[in-house]
Amino acid sequence: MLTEQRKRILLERLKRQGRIIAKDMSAELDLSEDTIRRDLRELAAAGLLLRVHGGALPASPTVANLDARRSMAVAEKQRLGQAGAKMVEPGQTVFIDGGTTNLELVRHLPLDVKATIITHSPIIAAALEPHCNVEVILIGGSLLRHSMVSIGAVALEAISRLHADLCFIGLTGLHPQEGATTGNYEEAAIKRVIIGRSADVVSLVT
Amino acid sequence: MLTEQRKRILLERLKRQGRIIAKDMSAELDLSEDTIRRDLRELAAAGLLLRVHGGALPASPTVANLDARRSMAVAEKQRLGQAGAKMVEPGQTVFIDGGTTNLELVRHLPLDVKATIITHSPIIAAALEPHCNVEVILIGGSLLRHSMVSIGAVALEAISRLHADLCFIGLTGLHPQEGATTGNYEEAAIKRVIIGRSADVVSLVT
DNA sequence: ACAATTCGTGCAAGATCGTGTAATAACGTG
DNA sequence: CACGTTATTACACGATCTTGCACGAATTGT
Repeated sequence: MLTEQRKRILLERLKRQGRIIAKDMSAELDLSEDTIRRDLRELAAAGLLLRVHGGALPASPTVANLDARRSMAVAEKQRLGQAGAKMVEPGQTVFIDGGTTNLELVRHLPLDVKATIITHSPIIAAALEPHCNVEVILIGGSLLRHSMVSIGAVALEAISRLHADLCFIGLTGLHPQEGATTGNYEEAAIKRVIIGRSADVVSLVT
Repeated sequence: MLTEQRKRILLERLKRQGRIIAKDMSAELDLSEDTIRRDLRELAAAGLLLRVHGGALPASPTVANLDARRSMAVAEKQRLGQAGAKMVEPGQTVFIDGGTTNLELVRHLPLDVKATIITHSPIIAAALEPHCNVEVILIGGSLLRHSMVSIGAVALEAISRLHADLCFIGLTGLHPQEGATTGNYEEAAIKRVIIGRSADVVSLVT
């Protein structure tokens, strides 16, 4: 393992996951924590990240504008995202709904994964930029401000013409009697169509 | 073993595997590490790779070039964005093309501006999230990886059904290297349709 | 306040590097 | 063909880099 290569990996990981935990990285890269800490220290000295107790955080202010919702249950969402990313198999066509948990899912997808991803969330689509082997199909329509996804007749029709092996649906709540709930009626309609056009359905819920 | 031939092998290996370890290569090519090191040094001097302790890494990391593009001429783009933002009048319907300069434009729009914004760039759409009085219409389609905008028949048809008071077109053609790529033929077609559906046309160019 | 992590520093072993040197081979020239 | 020049490669050796470990200090959670 080359030192510089490792530093690149660390920075890449930081950009994609928003944080680094020294202990986890040492286990993952099979190196002592000292080495990871040394790297983080040097990268911090170079101004490329912000060193904190236990790991590191991005130094760039671009990530500073996270809203409150996005910082909720970060650790849990990251675990969910990691688990979800493993369910995507090469060559599949996957529908990804909006939401912060699904955004974490995208961030945990391997950069070189080969797949077709359909989404009606511009945020999800933008997050897929570095995945050079992913073909992204963007669903257009009116953007629902609350959750930043395309809704309306145009979106509905576009989705109903496609079909996916797997879909990741974002849910705001899961109720024992009522079942799955979501905030907006239009959005719920879209979700139903997506589910109808997918062979398998997965929902990552905190 | 010819020296030049060996250098080609090294560069090829670097491109395929993303890294070179001097020791491994010396074993594989059955040469002393000194020879490999000398080659790596010379290739590094020629700017064809980045010499690091233990081996070599690509000179232009694939992950870095999108950030590099994004950080080009930042100050100028900000000025352009500011100027462009002033051209948007309340209540207008505005089409915003992709590109980093147009992204700056969005960032300079007043948060409370009241307008309808049409875009085929998920990045532009995502940047409009905080503008609570803006109605966003997202154009779907296949995403062109190079510039992250929707292209194809679906996008074209969706655009041709709309009409805007003003459009901001991004021009990459002025970048001598990037503009030379032929991959954006589809994108050019889309741009033409956008211009055709807009009363006024503006392009912010660095 | 106390225990458990995590951190930073110093240190030593091993790996890697750069330079200098020598041997060999290919090349150009008279 | 003979000769000097240049290129290439391997080896030697001191310098530098990397890494894991030890130990005391700092931070965090209970």
